[in-house]
Amino acid sequence: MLELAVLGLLKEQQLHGYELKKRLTEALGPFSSVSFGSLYPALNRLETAGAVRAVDAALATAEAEAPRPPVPMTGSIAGEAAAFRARRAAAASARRSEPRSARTRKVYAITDRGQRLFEELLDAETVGDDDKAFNLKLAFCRFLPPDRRLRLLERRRAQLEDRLDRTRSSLRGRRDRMDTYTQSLIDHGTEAAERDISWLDRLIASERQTKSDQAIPDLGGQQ
Amino acid sequence: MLELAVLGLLKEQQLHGYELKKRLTEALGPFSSVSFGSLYPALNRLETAGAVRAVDAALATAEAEAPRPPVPMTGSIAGEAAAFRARRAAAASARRSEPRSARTRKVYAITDRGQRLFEELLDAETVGDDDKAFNLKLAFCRFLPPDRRLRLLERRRAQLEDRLDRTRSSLRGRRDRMDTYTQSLIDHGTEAAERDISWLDRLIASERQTKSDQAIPDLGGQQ
DNA sequence: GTCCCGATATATCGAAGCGATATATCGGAG
DNA sequence: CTCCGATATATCGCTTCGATATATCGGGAC
Repeated sequence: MLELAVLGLLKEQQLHGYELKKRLTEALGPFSSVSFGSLYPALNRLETAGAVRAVDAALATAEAEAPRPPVPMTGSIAGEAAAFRARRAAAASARRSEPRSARTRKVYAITDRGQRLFEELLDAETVGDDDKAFNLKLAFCRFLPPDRRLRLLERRRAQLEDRLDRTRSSLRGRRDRMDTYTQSLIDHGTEAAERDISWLDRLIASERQTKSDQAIPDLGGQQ
Repeated sequence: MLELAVLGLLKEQQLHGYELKKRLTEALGPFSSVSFGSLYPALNRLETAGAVRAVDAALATAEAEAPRPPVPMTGSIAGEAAAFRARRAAAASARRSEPRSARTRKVYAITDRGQRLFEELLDAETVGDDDKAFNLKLAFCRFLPPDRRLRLLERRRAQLEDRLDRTRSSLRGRRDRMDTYTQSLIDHGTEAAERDISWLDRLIASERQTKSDQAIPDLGGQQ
């Protein structure tokens, strides 16, 4: 699921890991944080899968081809390190006016294969049923065609409704056996779910409106 | 964190894994579900740590109080199994009206060490800062002394307030660069957080009220 | 009766995420 | 000049999840 987020952000701009994390925290709110312990492995997975590629931080467009093999942990470290330092120094002199220096950044760009993977993940029904996954998908759903977007919203709505029903039915008669804290917790959760549903209803209505507006653009004119 | 939930439920009643899962889902709502893939390993961890012990399934329901020594897991297996089956058959006939049979259940009971671990986990500040952990702690906070309970609520409130502030500050000027879906997502999230906070405020107020109610009889009476 | 199905029940596997930690560099305060 | 905090990448151990395997029991179909 993290892959979806990374690919979505890289669709718009080449980014390195640290910045990627900041954007993720900002875009999805400080709730549902992402740790480096998941981000960097995810980036490696994506790179291995050929969905993203590392480009030179400074000369991004120029020499993106350099087929550096995965950094060897053994062998001639000195040579690799020297070459790396030389490249970094050259890059630094070419980029003096920029607000922040590159340090030892690894800047990633999305590939064609990554574009395809992104759309696949975004439209997949089977994967990611939890709250976090939905928020993520919603944040990128502008890349979905309208009907798929609507389907995403309605699927989510059905899911919440289902949860609500099961909560209510499992509550039959058991309520008095719960302490006040648990009661309050469940009531608050139920309320939140109901608000979520009506929020989704607004989104769905607005979505249908937009769709019908685009279906008959010539008839009534638009504001 | 799952350990806390298991211990909390076992404090009130001996239970087996499957039932434990049902109770968890019911108590915390269908949100924040618990899978068997985490539950059974957690039970094994707790058993290894000596926080819970497996008791005889048939005797557990039939004669819950029987201070029989912990069920020996070693020794003459065949004899044990035969004895088990005999006891289970006897228990079944004694319990015919009950909805479900014992099958091959492993019923767990909390130990003294488990009681201590429970209180430790429940009162720990360092562990479990996420939403799920708070819900869990709240569901069992009746086992906390009033001041600790208040501390839990206020810590949570501060945490939410902090998240809200960071969201707002990171939103300065960036709002127009977000698409409508992300905007709606963030607005909805912010609203939900605000409702959470006022819910907590109500809980905190009620908590203080209860505390001062109990403080008055203390003054004139026992100490 | 028996045969099969669905609910009950325990268990394990691989993948993925998190929090902590290690390491290193850069910019700026003192 | 030196130390500190922000930037930046990476890995480790642990927990959790979802999927899957396996088996038993109760009950309905036939």
